[in-house]
Order: sequence, then structure tokens, then C-alpha cells
Amino acid sequence: MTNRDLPQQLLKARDALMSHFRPVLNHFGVTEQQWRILRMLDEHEQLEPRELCELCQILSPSMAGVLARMEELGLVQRQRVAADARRVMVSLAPKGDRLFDEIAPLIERQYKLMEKAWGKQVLDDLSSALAGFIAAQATPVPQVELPKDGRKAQPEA
Amino acid sequence: MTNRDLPQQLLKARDALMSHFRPVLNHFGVTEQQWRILRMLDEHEQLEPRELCELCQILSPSMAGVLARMEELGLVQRQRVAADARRVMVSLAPKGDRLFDEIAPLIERQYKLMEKAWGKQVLDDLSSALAGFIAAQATPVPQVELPKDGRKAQPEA
DNA sequence: AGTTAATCACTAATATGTTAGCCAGTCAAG
DNA sequence: CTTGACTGGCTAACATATTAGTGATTAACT
Repeated sequence: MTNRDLPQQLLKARDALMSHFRPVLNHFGVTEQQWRILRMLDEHEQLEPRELCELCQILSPSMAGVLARMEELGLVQRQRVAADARRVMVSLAPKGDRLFDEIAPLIERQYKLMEKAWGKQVLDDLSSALAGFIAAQATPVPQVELPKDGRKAQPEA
Repeated sequence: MTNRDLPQQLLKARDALMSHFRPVLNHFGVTEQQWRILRMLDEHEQLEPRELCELCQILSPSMAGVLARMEELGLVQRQRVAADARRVMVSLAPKGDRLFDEIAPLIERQYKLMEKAWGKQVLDDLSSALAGFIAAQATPVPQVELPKDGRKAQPEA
């Protein structure tokens, strides 16, 4: 009964957390999603869009737009794979690399400030609980039965 | 060092959780945000937009559109407050009320299915950790110092 | 009272999320 | 070969998120 709005809690927690990082990213004109991609590319050198989607929790249709904009800004570069003409390889462009190096330490410092203010324990506890929950996803859950009359609301007359 | 991607974890957890509810809401043509609003209005009878924003974790500009669409669908009704011409009062329309009654038990059942599959403990732990984190937000955190040269990336020549 | 500041809902512009579907390219079975 | 299932990146259409800013009111101060 207590956890009937876990989704809300997750949302609120995320909003609260990001509110401390947003000013930093905003200062450099980088969106949250762009930052996730920069991080992953800094870590993995080369990634394909679908891998980025998986790692960054961004759906493919969104990714297409994000990458297009980042390429336009000169932050990343895309190039088709010779062996398989369907696939594409994404990597950091020099400008994106520099931007990452500039932002990363600030983010790290902000994390430290939060740990200091709230106590590292709070963050560790949350991280552990989240890890546990995410691990639990391996166990499948049956889907509740839905009524056949799928009446969706229609605009008023 | 372990919790350097708390935002990702929160996002992933939320996606995972909502993936179990989305089919239900989708079946009735209700979006996640609309459902949050329906829930709150069912609980509070009457609410002003800014209160809904606070309760539902939706920013005011988004709320304007969501409420407009819901009103169009006949799910909610809006009426100006006599005493203060700026304010508006939102409440469930009959159709919205019926829709809530139809969906709510399914959501509840889905929760139970998840508890059964993963163990209630996992959900309770997560909820507790989240509550702790959210409570910690009362403690202010200083903002990391930003460099003066706010150079934002510009499109390539 | 009269000017100023604050409030509230909202619009505008842009970026992303979500669902559905498309199309070229690959691959395996016939 | 070649047809048919599949894959990967993509577009389309719509809903929401984010930031900034507006207009109408109302409250506060002089």
C-alpha cells in the first residue's frame, strides 16, 4: 500500500537530482540526453546507434534526432559501416571530446557537493535499492488481463 | 564512485516499472501524465493547475496542453474562480470519473503481480530509499562554480 | 489612490518521448 | 538465384519536457 506511487517517487527523485546538474549542462548548451551520449562515447570510443539507445535509455526515434543535431553541432561524427550497409558507427568529434573534458569535472564536483550535503549513505542506499530493483527485472511478470471493450475516449461532440 | 550514474538508474528503473503499466493505460488511450492527473483529481475532487503541477510532477506549460486535451476528450472540466479571476479550478468530468474506476483496479492488480513476481521487499526497499532521498532534498546543496566563458557549441560552418 | 512587484495560467519555440510504420540491406531456406 | 523473414536506422504524427516570456490580475508599498 505504501509503494502505490513508485513511479511518482522515481520521477520526483530524478527531477530533484537533475535539478543540481541541469544548470551545469545548460551553461554549456548541452541537453541531458546529449550529455548521456557524450559520456558513453567518451567511455566506449565507438558505438552504433542501437547500442547508444540501450546504454542511454533513449528510444531509436529520439536518438535519430539527437544524433543529427549533435552532428550538426560538430560534437559527434557518423559513418556507415563498410561490411554492413545498414549499420552506422558513431564517435566523438574533437569538439565533443573537448566539451566532455570541460564538463565532466564539474559534474564530478557537483556529485561531491551532494554527498557532502546529504551524506554519502543516502545516495548509496538509493543506488543499491535501484540496482536490486533493476536486477529483479530479470524475473518476468504476467500482464494483467485487459477487458475486450477497448473504448478509448473520443472528443466531445 | 558506484553511484555516478544515479540519473541513469532512476531512468532505467522508471522505464522498467512503467513498461508494466503502459499496456494498461494504452489500452484505454490514456497517457501516463493523464493518468497521474486522473488519480489526483479522484483523490482531491478539486485542484488548481499549479497544485496539479506540484502533485503530478508536470511543469505548467505541459499542464496547459494536457488539460486542454483532457477537456476536449471530456475527461475533466475547468472553470474560473469567481473570487480570483486569474485562477482556475479543475475537476473530473463524469466520463473521466468512469474511466478512472475502470482503470484503477487493473493497475492495482498489476502491482500485485509485480509484488508476487519480485517479492514485496524489493519494492518496499526501493520506496524507502526513494523516500529517504526525497527527504534529503530539504538540505540545500551549493551549486558548483561555473567558468565564465559560457561557450555553447555552434553549428558547423 | 497609484505605482510596483508578484502571481497565475498560458503561449511560443525547440528538444525529446512514444507509437507506428517505412525502406534499404542482409540472410537463410527453397 | 530468389523469395520471405528479419534487422537497423529512419521518418511521421502526436504528446510531453524545457526554457523563456506574455497578459491579465492581484497584492503590497508609498
